[in-house]
Amino acid sequence: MTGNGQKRAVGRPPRIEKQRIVDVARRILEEEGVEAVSMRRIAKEVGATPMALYHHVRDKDELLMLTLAGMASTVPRPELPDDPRDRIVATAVHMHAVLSDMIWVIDVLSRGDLTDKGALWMADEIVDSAIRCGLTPHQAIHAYRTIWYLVYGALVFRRADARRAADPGRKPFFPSLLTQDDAGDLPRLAALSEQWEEVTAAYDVAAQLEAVVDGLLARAVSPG
Amino acid sequence: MTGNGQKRAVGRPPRIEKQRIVDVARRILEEEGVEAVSMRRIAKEVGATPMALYHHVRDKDELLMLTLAGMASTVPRPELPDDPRDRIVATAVHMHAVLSDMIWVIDVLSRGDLTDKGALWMADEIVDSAIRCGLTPHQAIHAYRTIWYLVYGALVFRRADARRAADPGRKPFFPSLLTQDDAGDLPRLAALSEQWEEVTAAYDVAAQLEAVVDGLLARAVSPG
DNA sequence: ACCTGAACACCGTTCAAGT
DNA sequence: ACCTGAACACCGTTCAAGT
Repeated sequence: MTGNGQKRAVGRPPRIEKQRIVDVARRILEEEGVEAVSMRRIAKEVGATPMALYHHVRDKDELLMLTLAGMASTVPRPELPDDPRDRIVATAVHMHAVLSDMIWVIDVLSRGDLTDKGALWMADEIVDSAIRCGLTPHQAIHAYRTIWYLVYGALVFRRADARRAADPGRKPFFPSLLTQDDAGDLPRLAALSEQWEEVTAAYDVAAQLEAVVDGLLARAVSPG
Repeated sequence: MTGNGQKRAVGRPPRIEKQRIVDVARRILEEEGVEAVSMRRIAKEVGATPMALYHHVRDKDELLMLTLAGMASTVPRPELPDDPRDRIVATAVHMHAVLSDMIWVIDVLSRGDLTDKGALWMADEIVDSAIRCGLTPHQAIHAYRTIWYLVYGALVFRRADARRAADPGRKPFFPSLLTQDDAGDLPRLAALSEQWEEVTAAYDVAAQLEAVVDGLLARAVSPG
């Protein structure tokens, strides 16, 4: 009819919009997490039967992937330092900070692929800056992945720690269950068990990224 | 009756053993992954009703945690180099290699806490060696976490890549969907898009860990 | 083309009852 | 103490039919 310039308007006009389905899925992800998302729940909230969704998406996995699209553009792109080493660190810290505020994204990412073009500038910045620091393109790509793994792991376990802290029913296995018998096998952990929780709570991603990036850049043929 | 020295044998004797429940759960995890594990499936395989399991474990989450117990002892503890820096790297590489062969463990770990005392020697070795390299205990614990995050992230995304490669139906978003239009915004990624998959497939965790560990140890007050 | 309705083959967990 | 049976409130997805 009106025509959106992409599709011919033949047959029955859609009663539910694909974008509306994705928006509802994302809202549930944001508010209640990935475990609360179901095809039936989404269908109910958009006012359709569960099977109506399958006309717009292949399956639940594809729908989850679609929720990532456009998320990067909801956050302003930060000013970055000119120095390439600092630029890598700042970009990685930004990645961590942004995902920290939309933690459901990591659950969707772990199920599949990145589907938001708007997030790729961060990979581009890190790879580009690493090459300008003297890494080969090969090394730069590997460095980018290492940085991403660290950011991702830090987010996963920060949330795991937070969940444990929120649920007093389940005490942490370590260091709680460390007995005197273990002091012989695990001398350092036994000695540090008192401080363990306090120290891990003080984990500083930015400081760690600085150290890691310096280590990765030290592999450059012509450093600095 | 015979008495195991831990519990008084009062009331009805158990018909299903807790250890048998955990063993069946672990077998399903190993063979079919965490998504295939259900209370009903386990109950069927041990020859009981679903609700019988709840007499031995609090819920599904606790049962999953129990599957981790004893896993570390199935792998021989490796000989480690004496040099503390090399010792950290070797321990981390060992962690990655071991978990690579029991990849279901990372799915269980991400849901909760470590519950296998036999795995703690690796944390002890890394923290101890880091302190012997001149880090403060505080820094050493942070370094351990950074190393663990890297190992974990590498495992998560190596499997994600493998799954994508196994499923030709879903093409990877990047670099496939990178068009000529993106070359302006993402110059490095556009230039490297041809090599991207080949290079990421060649990701070498050991080499990355060496660089990362060197970066972390460079924070020591009295290096080396 | 788009959507419904019924059905299939599942879930985790509570509750009351049996031995 | 240990286990069963029935029930509650859910899942993702296929298939045939309606408009």
